[in-house]
Amino acid sequence: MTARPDLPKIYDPAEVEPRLYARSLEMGVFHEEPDPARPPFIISMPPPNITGRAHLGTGSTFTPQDVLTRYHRMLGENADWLPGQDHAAIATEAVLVREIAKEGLTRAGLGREKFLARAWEWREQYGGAINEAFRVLGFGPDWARERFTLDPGLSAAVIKVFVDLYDDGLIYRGTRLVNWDPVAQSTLSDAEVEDEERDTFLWHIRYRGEDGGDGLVIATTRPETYLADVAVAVHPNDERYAHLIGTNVVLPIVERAIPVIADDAVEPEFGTGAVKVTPAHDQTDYEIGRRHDLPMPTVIDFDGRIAAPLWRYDEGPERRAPIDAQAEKMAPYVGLDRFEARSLIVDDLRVRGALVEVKPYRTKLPLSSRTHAVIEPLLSLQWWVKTQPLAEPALAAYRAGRITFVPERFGRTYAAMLENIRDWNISRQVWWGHQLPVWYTPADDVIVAHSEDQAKRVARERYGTDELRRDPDTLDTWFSSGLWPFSILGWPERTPELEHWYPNQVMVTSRDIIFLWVARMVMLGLRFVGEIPFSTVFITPLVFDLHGRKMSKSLDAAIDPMTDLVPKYGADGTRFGVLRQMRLDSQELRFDERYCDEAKRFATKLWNALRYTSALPEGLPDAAVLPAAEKLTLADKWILTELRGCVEAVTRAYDGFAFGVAADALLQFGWYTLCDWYVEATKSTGQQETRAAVLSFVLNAFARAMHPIAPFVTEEIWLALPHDGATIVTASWPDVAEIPSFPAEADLFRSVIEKVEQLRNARSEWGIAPKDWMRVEIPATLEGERDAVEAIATLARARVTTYAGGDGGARERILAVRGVADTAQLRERYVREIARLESEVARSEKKLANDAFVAKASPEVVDGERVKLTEYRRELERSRAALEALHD
RNA sequence: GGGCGGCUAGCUCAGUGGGAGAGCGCUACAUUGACACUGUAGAGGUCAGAAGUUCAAUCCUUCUGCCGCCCA
Repeated sequence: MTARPDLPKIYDPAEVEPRLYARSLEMGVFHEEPDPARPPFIISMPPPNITGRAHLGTGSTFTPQDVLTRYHRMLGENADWLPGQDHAAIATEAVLVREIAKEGLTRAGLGREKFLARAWEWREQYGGAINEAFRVLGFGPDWARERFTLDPGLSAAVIKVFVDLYDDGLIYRGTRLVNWDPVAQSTLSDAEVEDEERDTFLWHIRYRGEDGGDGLVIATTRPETYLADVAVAVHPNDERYAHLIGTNVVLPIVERAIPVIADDAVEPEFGTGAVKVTPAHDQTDYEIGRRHDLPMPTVIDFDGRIAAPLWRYDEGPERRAPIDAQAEKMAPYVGLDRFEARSLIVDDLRVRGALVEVKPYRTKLPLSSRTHAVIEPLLSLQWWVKTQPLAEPALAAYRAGRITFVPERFGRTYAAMLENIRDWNISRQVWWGHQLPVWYTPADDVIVAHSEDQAKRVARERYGTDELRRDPDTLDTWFSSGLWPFSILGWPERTPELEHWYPNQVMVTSRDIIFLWVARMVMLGLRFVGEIPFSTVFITPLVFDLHGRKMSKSLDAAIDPMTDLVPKYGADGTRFGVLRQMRLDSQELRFDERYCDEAKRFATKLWNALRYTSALPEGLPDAAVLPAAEKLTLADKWILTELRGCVEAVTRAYDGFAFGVAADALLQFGWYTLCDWYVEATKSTGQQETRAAVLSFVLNAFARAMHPIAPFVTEEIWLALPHDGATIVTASWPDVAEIPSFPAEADLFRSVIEKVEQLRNARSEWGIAPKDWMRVEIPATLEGERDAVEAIATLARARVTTYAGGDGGARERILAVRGVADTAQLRERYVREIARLESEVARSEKKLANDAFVAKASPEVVDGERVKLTEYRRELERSRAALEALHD
C-alpha cells in the first residue's frame, strides 16, 4: 500500500456514494439466505405506500433499520432487511381518480376492470419513486426479496386469513357507524381521519314541550341533523332538567315529538347541558342510541346530501312510522348538500322563532386525510372483525414480556389501546385492493370462499344456484399489512424463511400506528403463525421542522431529502445528521439541518485524517496490525484506550437503540480525540516509528464502528487502508478484545492534555502569537518522561527548559510544568489562579467539615472529595510558590 | 375529561443526587508537517416557578405555569 498524495482535499459524496452503492449491489452484500447456523436478525421494512415520496419522516424511520441491519451483519448474524411496498388503496385510488379526471374520465365511467388496469400501469410507472430515494440514501435492504401487498402470494395469504376468520366466526357483516368520506365514496379508518380546528357556531335551538310548556334549549354544532333527532339527552344529575326527564319535546318545523332521556355521556357544562341525539350521524349519539334502544333514522346519504328518512338499521315498522310521516315536511331540504341544508334550516328555525342564540365556537372537525372532505359519520352495512378474541392473546404476550417496546412507555400505549379495542371495519368501497372473497346468491345468501369456483360449488350444494355476484368492496389496507411479517416470508407455506426468520427480531415504526399496524400484526401473527411477529418494537420520534410543523403529514412542510439534503450533505451527512438528533426519551425530533452540515464536515475531517495517514513518509503498513506494546508511545496507548471506550460506547448505544448517543460518541472520538489530539501528537519526534501502524489500525476500527451510520465515507476510508476482505459491509464489528487498553498511560496522557490546555490559555492571555514558540519550564524530575514532555512541547508549541524540583507521581510532575512569560503578566495570572483555587479549597473544606456529609454520604464520594481537596491544596501551593518566585 | 412528553447558553439539544455541557451562532487571533468544509482561545446559563425529601437537588416527589402529542 503506498501513500496517495492524489487524494482530493475535500471529500466528495456525490462522486463516492453512487459508485460504492452500485458496487455493493454488484457484490450482492445485501442478500441473505436463511442460515440456521447463525442467529437471525430480521427486520421487515414497514412497506411504504406506492404513492409515497421521501420526506424526513421516512428518513427517521428507515435509517435506523438500515443501521441495525448493517450492525448485526457485522456481528456475524444472519441479518436481513426485507423490503416491500403497500398498495395504499385509498391514497392510490384518490391519485388515480385525479389522473383520469384530467382526461375527462370517471371511475364509474371507466368500469372496474379498466380502472384497475390503469392502476397497475400507474404503479409500474411511478410506484418505484421511494425505492430510488432509498438507494440514494444508501439503504441496503435485500432487494431481491422485495414484496408488494398485491403480489399473488400475499393476496393468497389475505384470502386465507379472511376465510379462516369468517369460518371461526370472527368476521361478520353488520350495520355500524363508520367514517364516511363523501368525496372518496368510501369508509376510512380512524387513522385516515384528522381532526382540524375550525371556527364555527354553536346554535341554540328551542324544542318546546309536547304539553305546550317551554321545553328546553339544546346546543348543537350540526343543526342540519336535527331532522334525524330521536331524543334529547341530559345528565342524570342535572337539576335544571330533572323535571323534564321522561316527558316529550317537539322538534320545530317537522313537529315530531321525541323523549327527554338521562345519560351519563352528557356534559352538563357543554352548551345548555341538553344535547340532541342523532344516533345515525354521531358517534356519541350512536352509543346513547344503543344504550336507550332508540330508532336510528338516516337523513344524510352517501353523497353528503339530505335524504328522506332512510332505514339502515334493523328497526320495526312501528318505530319507523312516526318518522316516515315527516317526509313531506322534510321535502324542502331533501337533495341539498349538507352545508347548504344547514344554512337553510338555520334560517327557517330563525323564522319560526326556534333559534334562540348563535355563539361563535371553535371545534374540531374530522377531515379525510386523503380528500380533505369533512367526514360524515354514517350508518352503513360493512364487514367487521370481532377483535376482542384476537386482542386478548396480543395483550397477554405483551404482559408476559414477549414483546418489548423501546422506549418502554409505548408498551403502555399499546396495552391501553388493546384494552379498549372496538370491532374493526375492514371493508372499503374502493377498487384498488384485495376484493372481498364474498359472494351473494340472488336471495342474498352469503358465501365466503377461497375462489369463485369454490363459491359456486358451495352455492350449488347449499342453495341450488350458481348465479352469484361478488361483493364489490375491497379490504382495508391494514388487513394485508397486518400479515406483513409472515406473508412476505411465504406463509402459509412453511418456507425455510418462515422457519428461521419468524419471529423477526425488531420492528421499527412510528407511534401513530402502534394500534393500527403493530397491534394488528401481533394479533394476526399470534392467531395464524402461533407466535409473536417480532420481539422488540422500536418507536422512532415523529419529525417536525424548526417551526414545529409535522413533516410527514402535509407536503408543504416537508423537507425532501432527495432535493434538500443529499445534494448538500451526501447520504452519509443526511443519515448522520438525522440520527444525531434521535433521542430515546424524546417523542419529537425538531429537525435542524445544521447537524447534517456538521456531519458533512466531519466526513471531510476524517477524510483528511486518512490523507495525513497515507502521506506519512514511513508509508502505510501491509496489514492492520499493531506494533508490540513495548514499542507504543504514551499517545499511542492513550488513543487505543480511547478507541476501545468509543467502540464500547457505540456498541452499547446500538444495542439500546440510542442512535443519537452512538453518533455523539463517534463524533467526539473521530473529530476531537483522534484528529485534534492524536494526529497532532503524532507530529512530535518519537512518534514516527509507530504512528502509521497505529493510525491505520485506529482508522480501520473506527471506520467499521461508524459504518452502519455512514456507509460510504467509512467504506472509502477503509478501502484506502490496510484491511481484510473486499468490502466493509461484510467486515466484522470491531472486537474490543483486540483493542488493547492502557488505563494508567491513558490517564497520564489526559494530564498532558490538561496541561496543554492551560498553556494554550496562557499563551492566548499573554498575547503570544500562534506561530511563535512559547517557553515552558518542566521540573527536572520529569525529564525521564520523554513521551509526555515531547507531546507537551509539540501540542503547546513550546520550547522546554528545566527547573529544579518536582516530586510526586508522573501526573503531579506534568501538572507542575509551567509557562514562562513577562513577570507582570505572569503575576496577574497567578493571582487569579490562586483566588480560584482558594474558593475551590474553601468549598471542599466546608463540605468535609460538615459531619452529616462525612457520616451519610457514600464513602467513595467522601474519599473523592478528600482527593479533590488534596489536589486543590497542592495546586494552590504550587501557584503560591510560583508567585513567590516571581518576586525574586 | 383521561394519558403522555417537553421546558438547561441567542438557536437546536445532550447530561448527571456530589465541581453546569456540545454543536451552530457570536468575539479575537491564526495559513503551525491532513483539513479554512480548519485550528486555538474567549464571552454567554437563578438548569420554567414554588414547596418538599436529602448531609447535598438542575436531577427524586408534589403543585403551578407554558408548549406539544395521543385517546375520548
